[in-house]
Amino acid sequence: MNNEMIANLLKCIAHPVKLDILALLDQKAALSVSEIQMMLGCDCEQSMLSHHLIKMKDKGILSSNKQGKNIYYSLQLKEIAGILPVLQALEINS
Amino acid sequence: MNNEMIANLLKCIAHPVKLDILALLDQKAALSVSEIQMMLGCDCEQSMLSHHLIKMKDKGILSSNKQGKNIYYSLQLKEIAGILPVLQALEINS
DNA sequence: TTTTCATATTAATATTTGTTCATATATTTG
DNA sequence: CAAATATATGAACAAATATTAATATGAAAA
Repeated sequence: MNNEMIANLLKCIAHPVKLDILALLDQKAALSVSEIQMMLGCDCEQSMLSHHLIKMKDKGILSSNKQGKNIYYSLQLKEIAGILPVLQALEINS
Repeated sequence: MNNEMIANLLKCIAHPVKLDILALLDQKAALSVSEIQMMLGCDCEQSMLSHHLIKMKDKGILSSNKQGKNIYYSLQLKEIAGILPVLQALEINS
């Protein structure tokens, strides 16, 4: 991955709800949209959530799998979760 | 750092030139604007580069130090460079 | 003390992104 | 089949961001 590709990935996940979703899917293997919505504490509309998920799927970060009424999303690009602990540990002192 | 702060940081660095700058400053302790510009291979205008640097400084990612005509920038939030190798190692297979 | 050099600032504009809302589709249930 | 459920889609708009160009500042050199 060159810096242009990395920049596109980072743009895609640089959103608080999307980061929440990544953290959830890093723990759980697969979750349906409504499960994710409940876990997010309902601070995200259905349609908004769907947009977020689809964008991340388009970039290859997530994958999805339909099962009856539900669609289960998983973390496809698993290694990307590796940046989360690094970022969480940062301290800004300015 | 919570996900909202992380999202802001990521938004700030999610740009190919800014990622280049971070990689340079992760190697070199301090570089002047014109040194950075040369190292970038001149694919970045002076004013554009200045904008990039100042935005990253505003977020606490970089710091600057004036010396005569030059301004030397350094990586202030050093730990953020930790995400670069993780990202570079990613492979998209979609 | 004018000119040059390094960098910042500002304003204008184009582009992208985030969000909302309304509606569509597909699946299951009664 | 009609209703309910789960999710996607698309349009519209506001807001944020990127980019460019022109000009300003401040330090050093001539």
